[in-house]
Amino acid sequence: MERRLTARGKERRQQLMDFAAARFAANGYHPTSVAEIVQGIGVGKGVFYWYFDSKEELFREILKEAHTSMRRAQRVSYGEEPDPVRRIELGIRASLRWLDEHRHMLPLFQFAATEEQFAPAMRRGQEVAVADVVRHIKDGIVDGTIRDVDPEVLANGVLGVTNQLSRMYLRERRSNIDEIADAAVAFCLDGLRGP
Amino acid sequence: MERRLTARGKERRQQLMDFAAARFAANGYHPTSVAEIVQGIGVGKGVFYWYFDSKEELFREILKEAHTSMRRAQRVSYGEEPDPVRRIELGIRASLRWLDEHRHMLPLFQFAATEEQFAPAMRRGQEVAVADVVRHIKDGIVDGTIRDVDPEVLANGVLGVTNQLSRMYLRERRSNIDEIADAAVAFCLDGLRGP
DNA sequence: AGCCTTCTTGACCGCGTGGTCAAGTGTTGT
DNA sequence: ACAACACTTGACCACGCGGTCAAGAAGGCT
Repeated sequence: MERRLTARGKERRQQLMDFAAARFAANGYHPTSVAEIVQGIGVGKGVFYWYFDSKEELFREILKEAHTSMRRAQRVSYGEEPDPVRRIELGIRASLRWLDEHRHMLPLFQFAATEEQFAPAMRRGQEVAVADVVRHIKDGIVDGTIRDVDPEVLANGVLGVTNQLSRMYLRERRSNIDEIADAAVAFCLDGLRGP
Repeated sequence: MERRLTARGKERRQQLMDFAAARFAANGYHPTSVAEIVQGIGVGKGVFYWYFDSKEELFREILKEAHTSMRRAQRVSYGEEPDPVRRIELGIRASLRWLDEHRHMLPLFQFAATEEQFAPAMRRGQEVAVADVVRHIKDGIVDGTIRDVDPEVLANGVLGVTNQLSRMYLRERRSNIDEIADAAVAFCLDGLRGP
C-alpha cells in the first residue's frame, strides 16, 4: 500500500491486523469477511481499504509481522552462546515461548501453508528456520557432539518435534510451556531411548 | 446422504471424491467451487447433489476415507511384531509410505485442522494415532527399551518428526521415501546425539 | 412391453462476497 | 482563516457462490 500514516493511522492499522488475525484464527481466513472485520471494530468498510489493498495483502502483512517477531525472539534467545547443542536448545525454547504468547498464529501458519498464494511466503520462512538449525547442527558435527547425518534432515526433525508439541500443548495445556520445552529438548537430543 | 447406489453410481461417487480431492489439494477447499468440480468431470451440477448433501459433506467423506485407509496401512504393517520399538518403526515407515502414495492428502489434512468445522474430525484421527504410539511406548517402558517419560509427549514427538519429514520429502523429493524413513526412525530412537 | 428406480440435466435463485467511490469530517501546519 | 492532508462513511456494484428443482434419460426387473 505505502501511505504516510500518522500515529493514529498506525494504531488503526495495527488494530485491524490484530482483530483480523484473531478472527482468521477462530473462523478461518476465507469464512471471515471484510465486512465482519470492520464491523468488529466498529468502522466503515472504507477504513479497511484505506490501510490495505485487499484482504490478501492484510493476511500477508499479518504473516510477515509474525515471522519477523518470532525470528527476533529466536535470535535474541541464543545471543552469543558458543555451544551449538545449547544454541539449538535455546532456539526450541524461544520458539515454544513465542508460540505460547501468540497462540492464535499457529492455525494461521498451518492454513497459510496450504494455500497456493501464501505457501511461498511460508516456505521462505520455514527455510530460514531450517537454515538456522542446520548451521548449529553442522557446528555440532564438527566438534563431535552431534552425529554425522544429513543436517537438513536432523533440522527438520527438530522443527517437527517443536511444532507438534506446541500444537499438543496449545490444545491440551496440561502442563506449562517450560515442561513441554524440556520434553522437546530431551526428545531432540536423545530420542525415545535416551542417552 | 444414504442412497442405494448401483455399481455405476459408486464409481461416479468415487470419481467426484477423487477429482475434488485433487482440486482441493491444488487450489484450496474454499476457492474450489462445486461448479468447477462438476465441470472438471463433465457432468451437470445435479450429479454432485445426487451423491452428496453439500460440499462440506464431500470433504468430510474424503477425510474419512483417507483416515481409514491410512490406519489400515499402519495396522497391517506391524502385524504381530512383538518388539514395541520395532512396532513404532514399522508404523513410521507405513505412514511415510502411505503419504508418499497419497501425496495430495497432506495439504488437505493440514487445512482441515485449521477450520472449526473439520478440526474435531482431525483431532479424533490424531488421537487415535497418538493412542497407538502411546501403547507401543508404554510396552517399551515396561521392558526397559524406552526411557520412562510421559508417553504422550514422546508419541507426539514421533508423529511430529514423521509429519515434518514427510512434508520435507514431498516438497523436495531429493531422496527416496525409504531413506527418509530411515532418518525418521533414527531420529526418533536416538535423537541428534545418537546412541 | 411396461414400469419403477437410479441417475442426469442446466437454468435458476437468493445471498454474501471483495472491492469502489463520491462525499464528508477531523487534524495539522502556516 | 485557510488550505492541505489524513482519515472515515456506507450505499452501491458486479460477480460467483452453494444449493434447488422440474423435467427427462437410461437401466434393469418382471
